[in-house]
Amino acid sequence: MHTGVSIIDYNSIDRHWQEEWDRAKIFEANLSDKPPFMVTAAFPYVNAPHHIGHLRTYGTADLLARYKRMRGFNVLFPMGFHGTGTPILAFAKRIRENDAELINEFKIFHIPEEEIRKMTDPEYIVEYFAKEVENGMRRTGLSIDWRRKLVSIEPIFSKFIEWQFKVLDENGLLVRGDHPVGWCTNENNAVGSHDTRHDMEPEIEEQTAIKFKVEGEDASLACSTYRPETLFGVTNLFVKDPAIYALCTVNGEKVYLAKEAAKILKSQMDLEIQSEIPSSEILKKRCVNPLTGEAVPVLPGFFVRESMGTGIVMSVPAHAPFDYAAIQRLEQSGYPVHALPPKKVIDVQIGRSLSDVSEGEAKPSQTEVPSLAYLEILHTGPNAINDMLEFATKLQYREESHWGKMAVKGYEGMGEPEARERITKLLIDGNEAFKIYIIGNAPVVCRCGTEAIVKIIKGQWFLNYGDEKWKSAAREVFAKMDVKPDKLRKTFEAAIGWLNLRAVARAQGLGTKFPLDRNFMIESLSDSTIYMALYTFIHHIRGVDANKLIPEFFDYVLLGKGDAEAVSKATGIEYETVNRARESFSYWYRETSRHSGADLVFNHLTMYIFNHSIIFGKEYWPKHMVVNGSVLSEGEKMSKSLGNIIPLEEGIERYGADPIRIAVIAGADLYSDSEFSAAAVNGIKERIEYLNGIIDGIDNYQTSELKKVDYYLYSVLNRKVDSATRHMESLELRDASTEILYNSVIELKRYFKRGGANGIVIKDFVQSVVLMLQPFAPHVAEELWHNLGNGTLASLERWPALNKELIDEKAERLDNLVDEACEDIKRSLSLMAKKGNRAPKEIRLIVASDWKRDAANRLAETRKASDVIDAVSSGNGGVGKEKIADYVAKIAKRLNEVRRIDISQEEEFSSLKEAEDYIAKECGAKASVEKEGESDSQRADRSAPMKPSIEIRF
RNA sequence: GCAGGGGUGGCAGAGCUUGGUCAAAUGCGACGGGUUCAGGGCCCGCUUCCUUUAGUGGAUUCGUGGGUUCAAAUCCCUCCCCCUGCACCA
Repeated sequence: MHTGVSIIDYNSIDRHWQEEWDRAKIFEANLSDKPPFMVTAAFPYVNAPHHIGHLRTYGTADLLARYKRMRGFNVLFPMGFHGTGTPILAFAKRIRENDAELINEFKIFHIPEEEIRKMTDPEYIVEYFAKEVENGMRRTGLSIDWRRKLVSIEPIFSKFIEWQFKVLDENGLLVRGDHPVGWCTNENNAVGSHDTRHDMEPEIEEQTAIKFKVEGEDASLACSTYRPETLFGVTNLFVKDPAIYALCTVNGEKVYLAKEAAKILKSQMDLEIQSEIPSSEILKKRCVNPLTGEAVPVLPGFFVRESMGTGIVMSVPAHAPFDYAAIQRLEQSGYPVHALPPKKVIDVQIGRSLSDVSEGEAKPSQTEVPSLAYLEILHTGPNAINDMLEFATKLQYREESHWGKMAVKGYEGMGEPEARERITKLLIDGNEAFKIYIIGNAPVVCRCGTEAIVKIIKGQWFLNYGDEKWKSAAREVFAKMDVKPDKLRKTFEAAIGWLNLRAVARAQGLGTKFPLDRNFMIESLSDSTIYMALYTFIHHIRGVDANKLIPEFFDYVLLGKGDAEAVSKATGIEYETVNRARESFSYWYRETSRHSGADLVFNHLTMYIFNHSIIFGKEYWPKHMVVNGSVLSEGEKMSKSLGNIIPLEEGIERYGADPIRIAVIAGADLYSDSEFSAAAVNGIKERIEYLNGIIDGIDNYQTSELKKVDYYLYSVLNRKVDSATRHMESLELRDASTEILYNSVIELKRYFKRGGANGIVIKDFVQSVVLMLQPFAPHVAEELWHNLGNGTLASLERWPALNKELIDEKAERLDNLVDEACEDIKRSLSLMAKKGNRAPKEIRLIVASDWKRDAANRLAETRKASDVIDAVSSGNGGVGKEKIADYVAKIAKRLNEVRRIDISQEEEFSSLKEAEDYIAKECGAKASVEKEGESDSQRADRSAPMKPSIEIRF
């Protein structure tokens, strides 16, 4: 008998089969007559070894590669490493500075100290981690053709990227312009999130600075605001007091700003500080609203910040709780305010998004001063704490911009966003205002300790993804692409529409020099949009001097321009090599599938589509794209700082490569995050080991004539093949693995419980399961395949074919009948037990007569009870008409539930009869089956087709 | 704010494209029982409420509030809430 479970030494079978694969070179893909299928995954950035989360993308890609191989494709799965950009440089610098935090992080991965010491050299970092990552991938059993390995900082790669940028430039897609960036004035460098403390991304927001002419002076106060449309409601201006302000020249005009603000804005515009002036002087001025012509006073505002915007704000008490509160507080303190009265400029139903307001429980007592009304419905007032005012501000802002209508002449009824746009344009065109940028999530602090500001970079190089021709080409590529999951289509369409200018040149970083200005480097996402094409032939040009890789070479290989002989002459590269490169590219690039994690949708993947659309011919456009979710550990994303990382190699050693593969790749739907847990891995191992146990003991089963259970198992097997294949085709990997691993084990157990024991049937079943398991668990599959007596490699076998003939719906229904009968018996028993009945002595099942089936079938067709009664009684001499009428009347009550039944009494009977022992065991009493018409049971009449009557004796 | 995704039973998570067979798959957890020492494992049952002296019948459920329909978790509209991205960062 089978043992059910046996222990597998995963690490040793992993090693063994990896060696076998290497020896047989089965993943080295060469041109052939078979249809090509090329799978690429976003190459990893090599600044650390991988953890099990990285396996999600690479494992999913590998799974597809392995599956497609089994489906008869010639599959190429290459891999490379990304080292471009600044992080690795920054890394080397931190190592040089002996950064304790960083060195601590490395301890998670057990990196030897002497290696860390060598990492002051950025190129060594790339070399070291590329090796580490490759090693991890090999140990995971990824079916990669390692001959094609490349690194993004090697000369061949750079030559290729230079060619790419030449093509982009020829298409007019490289443009220059000004661009705001987060900036550190101390290091004189742009700051991204990895340059800041707590990895904060500087969020750059646009504000409008509106000029209020000072009465009696040739100068203005510049107020910064997000809401120029509220200009109609300005009652005064606010400045910080005490504070230092400054008279500046901005583009030749005199403008007052807070001194701190002026220092920051210097990096955005032509601005000079002329003289300093205390806030007390500013407070004496009166200024003119450029839109209404009204003169308003300047007041001290408790909430004004000198470094935010211009350090001066306009006061709109009707629409800004802070402004209203500030004025109230000034009045309370006896300050001579003299501001204009609050003026409502936007109408909205106050508090409509709050439930207690919309239900009428809290209504403001007035609506003429909306900001006060907002404070009121929040049960507070002008003296509220700042957090409360902040909350009221957000609520009011949201409701007004969402539903508000302008209540000002010329703009009546207009929505706020539209009014804002128009008024802003009006002001800027009339030189009454100018744009400024601020850090929205300030303070963002650079690692050096300086607070970041916004700087406008002049003459920056951009890749113009906003170009309409380019966009429509990208849309065309995308329209023809197959995307998984399909629900991402809209997201991609949005991303294609949204992508605009992208700065491509950087002052520093590893990688390729920017061809149009060699003082700059190509930015690191822009150099990895079409590199997959390089995999198709890079192993053919490995020995070639990179300097020979002039544009003519790539023009020919990738675009088919010119001919091999001429190119060979022009480049000095051997004719054979040129030729082979072109052949390889044009073979492999016909059918490609691109894989990455969900985080790359809005940048890499979309740029990938764009770049392919403009550079390659239609036949080489990408065909498939697959986006996967990530892996969570204890509900959290894995991160070094959280310390919840499981390094890949450590995980493999602990759990074995295959259980981890299944847990990570098939633990959730393709696009959902999967939760990694030891419990899940154990569940997987249990099933694997159950299958292993069956195979170990398979010789104990004799081969004999097929019984009902056997037909049933064949039927179920083919159903599994069918649905597993469907799931694999649409990469519903969780469903596929459930079907293959979990459900097959359930079916096997059920088979044995029913008394199934036919050796050949079991073997057929298990063989198919093992093959379908191969893409998920290749090492285990090889081992089990081998243990089943096969001399071939499972990795090279064909995916099990569906044999539709063996799907026997009737067999399955008859089998289910047994389970349903048991369920009914048990339900009755438990109900009886509640009433105090003892254990049952005997269970009798009575199978309904054929005339009942006849009646049901007729009723299903004609739907007329009286006709059915006549027809059935005339054809069934032995049964009384009254009995028939009773039965028909009963089922006719639920006419629309009546279905055709094509299973006879005899079939139903023999199926149950064969399962008598099983039923007895399940229900805990002797069980017998008899036929209605031959039974003397009182309850025989109650039997219905597929629902035998049950009589229980106690 | 803009864009995309999402809100389902104790939790996780299907189903919603093609309305009914959905009180809602599956897994986990909890509870009860068995497996005749405990624990684990395994097996069985149960896990909205009521009802049923035998396998039953009914009510109320799928973020909120409306609507369409003989019929809605599933279609339409509204609002609320959550997640992700928003660019020079790989």
